Amino acid sequence: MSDNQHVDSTAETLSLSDNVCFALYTAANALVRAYRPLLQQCDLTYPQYLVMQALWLQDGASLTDLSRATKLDLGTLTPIVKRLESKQLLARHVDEHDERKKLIVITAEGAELKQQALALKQVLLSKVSVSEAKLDELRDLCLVLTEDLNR
Amino acid sequence: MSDNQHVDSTAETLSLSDNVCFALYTAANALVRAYRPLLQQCDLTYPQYLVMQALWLQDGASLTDLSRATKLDLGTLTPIVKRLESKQLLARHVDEHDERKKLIVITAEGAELKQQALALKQVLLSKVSVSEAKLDELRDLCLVLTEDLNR
DNA sequence: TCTTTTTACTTTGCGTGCAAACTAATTGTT
DNA sequence: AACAATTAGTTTGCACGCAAAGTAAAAAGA
Repeated sequence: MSDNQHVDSTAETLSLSDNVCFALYTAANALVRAYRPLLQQCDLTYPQYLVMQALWLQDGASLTDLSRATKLDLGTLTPIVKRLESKQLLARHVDEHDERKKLIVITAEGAELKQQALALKQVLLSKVSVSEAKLDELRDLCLVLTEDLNR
Repeated sequence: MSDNQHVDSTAETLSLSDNVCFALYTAANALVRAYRPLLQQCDLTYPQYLVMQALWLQDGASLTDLSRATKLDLGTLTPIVKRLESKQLLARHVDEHDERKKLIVITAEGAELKQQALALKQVLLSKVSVSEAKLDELRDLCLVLTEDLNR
């Protein structure tokens, strides 16, 4: 046998890339990094872009609605939405029927951004050598995994 | 035609989950979140765990080596390594032959953590319903994607 | 009705992740 | 040798991501 200090029963990995977890983590970081220069044209970060996308799909959603749609924590969402508000891309109104709720509404400026921002998706995908079918597969695997990991 | 304000040429998505990007981003967040309570037993965060894994594979690596292995920025790595140093899990030595380099060495305490920490991987995977083969596929897709996105 | 519980959101604290600017040591050039 | 360019690492600033604690309004129960 070799003089390794410990020969794991749990198979020893040769490099971090052997791990799904690492690969996933790294890909997500690479995604945000690659999106950054593109989204800069819209003065958006990736999470801000996510929130805008959710709003373009459901204008007037409450913060909790947005939390469900983006799968982001309320504590994460509050400052993001405030930043988008300060950029005049959305407005926050207290719900008349339930004063705990904040309804988030897109402004004209926020609506104008839609076409330009969504077009960036194609720019990003043009850098990707993975086929459309494989990307669908990747997406579905990620969705299942997320479901599993959230219990 | 419908009375939609704009009918995109770029297909309109029905929900964020239609996007690979969103699915990937969300899965990575879910991963870190799911790992947190497990890693807490080792007093590690996920990125700290990544660095320790890299070190268990290559003790005495320089910071730049670690940056390559973990695909994390040097500016991200410096504080992480310092935190691990303050937990006595590793030590930092200036390279005798090149005084710009910091060689990172595992301490006895850091080495002891290895078995316990790597075992957590199995605990996490036990929550996952995706088959081993599909996970390998997921990993490979993520690696290709990362490669593509980093130009 | 009064109280308890739940729900919606905000705030705080901590640890990233990274661009940008900076310091210092080494290498390359003339 | 002197100077420019490169490399290794640190620091700063900003924006997350989320657990935990806090506030306030609504719903549920006694």
